[in-house]
Amino acid sequence: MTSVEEPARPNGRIRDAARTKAEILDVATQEFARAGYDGARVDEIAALTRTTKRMIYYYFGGKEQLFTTVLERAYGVIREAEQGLDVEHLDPVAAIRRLAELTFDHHEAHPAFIRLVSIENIHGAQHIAGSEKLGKIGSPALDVIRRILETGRESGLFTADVDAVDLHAMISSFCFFRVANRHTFGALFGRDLVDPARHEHYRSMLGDMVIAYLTADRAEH
Amino acid sequence: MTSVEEPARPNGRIRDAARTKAEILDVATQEFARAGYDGARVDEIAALTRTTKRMIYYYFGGKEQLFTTVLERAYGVIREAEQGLDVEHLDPVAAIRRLAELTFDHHEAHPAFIRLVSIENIHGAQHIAGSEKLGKIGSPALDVIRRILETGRESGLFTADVDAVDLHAMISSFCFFRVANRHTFGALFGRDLVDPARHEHYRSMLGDMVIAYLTADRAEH
DNA sequence: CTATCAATGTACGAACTAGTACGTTAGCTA
DNA sequence: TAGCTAACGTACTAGTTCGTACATTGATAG
Repeated sequence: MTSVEEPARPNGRIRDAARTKAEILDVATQEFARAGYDGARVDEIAALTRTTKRMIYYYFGGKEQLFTTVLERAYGVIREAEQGLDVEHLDPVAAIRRLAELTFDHHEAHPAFIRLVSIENIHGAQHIAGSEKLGKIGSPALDVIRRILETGRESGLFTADVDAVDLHAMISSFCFFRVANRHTFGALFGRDLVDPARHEHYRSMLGDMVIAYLTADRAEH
Repeated sequence: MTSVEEPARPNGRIRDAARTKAEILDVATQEFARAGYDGARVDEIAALTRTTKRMIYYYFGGKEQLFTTVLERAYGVIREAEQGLDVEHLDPVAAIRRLAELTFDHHEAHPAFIRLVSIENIHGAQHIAGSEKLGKIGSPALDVIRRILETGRESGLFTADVDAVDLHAMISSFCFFRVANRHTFGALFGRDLVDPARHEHYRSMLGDMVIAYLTADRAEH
């Protein structure tokens, strides 16, 4: 997410639209994730930037459009990560477990993104709805899941009657909750869901859960 | 959550501290859930009340304390519901499924509560941390889960090595995500997770998932 | 070398928003 | 029925916050 690094241009170039825009987006991402849409302050974003508030309005139009752009970029990052998904060479069980683990890792690695999604839901996904880039784009992961499910069912390994979207929801649920609700959960139950010591525990718990669900003996219960 | 109903007092009594406080809390709950902590407006809460802003400060001290009180009351509602949990007469498998279903139903029935929890997490659970009533109160459901898990393991039905807190997290994840993220999920994947037509589907999906996880044949994979 | 425009900075304003000072009254009690 | 106090209302303020009018400058084309 930190797309702005120092100069890279030894000559003291001062005007650089791309860098200014990227820096605003980086700072805005952190500020919106930190405080929510209404809690975020345009002046604060500007202050944490090497440019001024004027530039935010010059490039993005306003607070609302800035937030939308922040969201678009954040979703772009997962899409990219999902593009690089390479699990279909594995057998269906291993492939699903690997996919779940990658989803797990990605959620843990991008808490700011998780917060942005929470915030966007508080506002009824109105920014996604108003964005051309984000309307019903689906997700590359869905296609991967679809194909694995098909293979798994053909081979008789998978007995569950789910489609890719619902399985994606199931996997995301666990990953999302753990990161998004860690504060209230920790405060109420005294357990830190993102404690590094429990990292592997939860990672395999997710895989076990999904595999158990997909391969369960349906006749039994 | 609507604890304020009309008069109930035929004599035109105007001053009623309890009713005024309850009405403020009802309205505040909706307003905070609607717009988030910073998005909520004290003036708006007052306007939707039969009293004035002065009373909010008179009874609650300020916006922050009002939000804390709203949270305390909201958590009180689930605790009460969980007190009434009566599933231990069932066999372990049926008991866990029933518990999952009740959790599922409760989440669906209280979307405002879910939103408040999301909002509180955005703010690092600072209000829960600062509340005497909410610090590490745990949950009645946890004790129930603990006992069912024990019975299930003794009988050999449950093979999974989980404790009650983690199982509670697993169940809550699914229920919470479905309600909290329905807007972004719907906008991105075109599927409404709270569509009444899919209600039963997701309800049994949750039960299947939890039972499959708990009873999976651990030797196999 | 200079004209031009994208890029940038400064300073300000209008509207909003949490919170409060001060005054009033209902209803209970002695 | 007089008096007291919890309960309530009005009007205001100090500070904040998004947004903009206006001025300026760096870099590039010709």
